[in-house]
Amino acid sequence: MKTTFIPIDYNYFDWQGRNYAKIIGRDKDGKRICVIDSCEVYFWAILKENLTTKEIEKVLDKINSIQLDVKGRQTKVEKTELHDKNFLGKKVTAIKIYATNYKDLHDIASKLDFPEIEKRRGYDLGYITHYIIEKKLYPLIPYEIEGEMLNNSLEFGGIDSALEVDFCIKLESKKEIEKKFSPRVLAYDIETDELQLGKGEILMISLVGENYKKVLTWKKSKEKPSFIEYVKDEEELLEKFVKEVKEYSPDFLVGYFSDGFDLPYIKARAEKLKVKIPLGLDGSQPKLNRGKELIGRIDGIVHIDLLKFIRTAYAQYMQSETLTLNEVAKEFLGDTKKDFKFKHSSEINEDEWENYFEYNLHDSVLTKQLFEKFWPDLLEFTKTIKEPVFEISRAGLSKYTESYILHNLEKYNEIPEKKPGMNESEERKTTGSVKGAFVYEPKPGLFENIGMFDFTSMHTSIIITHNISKGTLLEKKEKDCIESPEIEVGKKKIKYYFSKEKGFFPELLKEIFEKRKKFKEEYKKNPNPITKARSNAFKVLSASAHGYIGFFGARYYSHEASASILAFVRKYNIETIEKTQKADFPVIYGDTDSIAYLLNGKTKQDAKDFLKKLNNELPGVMHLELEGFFKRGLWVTTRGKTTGAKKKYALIDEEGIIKIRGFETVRRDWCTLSRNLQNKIIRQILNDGNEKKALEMLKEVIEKIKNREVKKEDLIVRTQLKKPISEYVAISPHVIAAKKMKEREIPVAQGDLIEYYLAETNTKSKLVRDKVKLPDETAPYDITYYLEKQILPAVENIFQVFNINLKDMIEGKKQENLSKWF
DNA sequence: GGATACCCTTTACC
DNA sequence: ACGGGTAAAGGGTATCC
Repeated sequence: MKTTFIPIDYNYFDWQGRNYAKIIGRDKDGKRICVIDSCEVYFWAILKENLTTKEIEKVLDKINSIQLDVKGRQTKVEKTELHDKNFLGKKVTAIKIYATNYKDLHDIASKLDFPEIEKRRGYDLGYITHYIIEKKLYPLIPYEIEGEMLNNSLEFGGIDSALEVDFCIKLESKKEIEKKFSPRVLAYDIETDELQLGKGEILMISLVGENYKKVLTWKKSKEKPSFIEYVKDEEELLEKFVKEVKEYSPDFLVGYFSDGFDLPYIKARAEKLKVKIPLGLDGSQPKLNRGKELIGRIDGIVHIDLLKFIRTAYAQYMQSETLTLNEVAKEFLGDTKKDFKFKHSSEINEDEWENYFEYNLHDSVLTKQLFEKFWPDLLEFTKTIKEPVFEISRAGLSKYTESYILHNLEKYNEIPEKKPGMNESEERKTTGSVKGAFVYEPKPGLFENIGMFDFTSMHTSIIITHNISKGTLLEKKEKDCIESPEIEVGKKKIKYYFSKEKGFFPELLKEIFEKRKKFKEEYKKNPNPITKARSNAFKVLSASAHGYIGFFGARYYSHEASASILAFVRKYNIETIEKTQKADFPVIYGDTDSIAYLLNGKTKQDAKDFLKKLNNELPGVMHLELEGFFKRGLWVTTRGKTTGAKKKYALIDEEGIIKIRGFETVRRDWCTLSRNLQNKIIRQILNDGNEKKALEMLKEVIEKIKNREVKKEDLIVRTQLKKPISEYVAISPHVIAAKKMKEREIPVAQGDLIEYYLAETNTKSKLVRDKVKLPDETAPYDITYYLEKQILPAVENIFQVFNINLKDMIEGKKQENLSKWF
């Protein structure tokens, strides 16, 4: 039969010793289809150089006769072939070794300890990745497929009758087509009495789909809202949840932090109550993978934890300071969670339940809307990287880069490099870090008429221009090669050398780089969520390449390549600074790939002409661009010193748009009071060009603090608990706050933002941690602490730029009339 | 017991 | 375990006299 097909969820099963891909998707009418397909499984044995034909034949014979008994299963090498391949850009002769089952590849590979074999590769991709590479049936790409329909067939052990799908098809052929795909999405959220997984009862579960809103609960409210469906008890709640999900039949079941909370909680309660929750299309229970973090999987339905995708693909470009549903919804939807003050269910009055239900429902509404917002991105990342959407939604940046490489190796006839083993990973970590970029020490002051240049995708352009990678690295200098700038290693200065023959990694990156440019243009011409998402996918991939090379877990890791890239980064930045200085544009700051300078009486056109000149002198794809012109800019000293502070500055452009970097106002671990004051002061100074009005603002705030007129909310300090309480060597204020929370049985976990304020104490202790109070405590705030440790440090080096010494003022040394402030 | 250097920790920039 | 190094800064801790 013939039909259309969008592959969504990928899994595999074994039947009669072989692997079969089981791909769940939809046809054009929304019918749920399972496609079954297989591919040949194999790996590579790379031969040593200069073997004779006879020697090679001998090896082939030895390999062909390999038989294994793996955990009671008999298996053997099915066949072998000799191929001319590339490995890390070098021509090699390799044996393609076919096996019956993918799981056997590793065992067969470990039998190949023959002296003629140099390396064994390609047995560690995972069956699904291997299948997608082999058969090119890509996730979320529409196809027209042909195949044999399985109808109560005994083939594959009767899989078609066991699966809850409309058709089961054994794939014979496929062809890409144009077809828009709108997935069926169901968002869910649970409310419980305890936060610890499975400890308390599940009170309600909300479900939100298209024209579908429900809250399932066994708790009765005074009024029954229309979206409520009552069940008898928690057992029935779980059963009803399964029933509702099955009836809605979603492609994506979406939660927010649902890998870490909702799904494992549901599973834990189901186990405790001995209720079956066969959510999987094959009737299986949700599975939890326990790595560093929990991952929840449901057979045939893609379980998405939106938090994870947002964290990888978007967090670095977001304004939100935390990735809570509330804050992320505020940023992307302009909506927030409903107000509801948590209480144990035993303390909730009959008339409060309705609010709780609405709160629960709205969380799913927000989750559903966020999914829709990020769907174009999830779609484009998946189509670009070619891994199943389940993996894409949870992977990190290194996995994105690596998967993109693996799915593109064929063009270069490349055999994949292997993942590092435990020993190799450890070794890479101990090799130590490489020297990073250069930061120019700024001159503190308020400057006028500033220009800024920066390199476009600097690290990426360097890799492409200088052909840097693991594969192109030479053992020693050759007569016509690329030399890195000098790199200091201890007291010695060394250089690394790279081949001029184009490497597949830099070439592949060039392709990403060019597509990034193309899709950025496309987005500018035709701005919509899809063009934006496509542009963003390539932006992220392009920007991650260097980080990938330096990441210890990467297949294509190279310490030397990473060190060389950074040596070039330093060289280009320093050279640009020198040239700019020489052209009489005094440089005031520069960090990694950027440079800020004074126009110094010259025109913007002069600066643009100079930029053109700089670009003409740059090799390859290296390119400097104009970041912008600014009316004024502020740089301050480091605390207590006269040197300019790096990574801290504020700029105002001609339209009055202000850009603030690094100052306390952008740091979430300072209290709102000082953040807001510093923000206002910086804005005032950038607008006015002097400090007069700003000083008045400071004075007002100081008065407010002294008169205890500041709201507690503005005095709260928020610091993240980055590890378990017991692991802290230094017991800082936020650790004390976390301990206090624990004592009072307020839930506190690694990763939480701990909130506290500093209060006056009777003790003589000078330790700040002894002043720590939780937000709901009533002790009056410590005026001196907030003046001297929050307000003063946030503003004093700003006023220092105008030669106003706030400390002198406080102590009444210079201006008697101002000493009364403190 | 107070000053100070250093370490630990968090958060930012690019 | 799942991108990197550079930097500012506060507060605790160790060490000195």
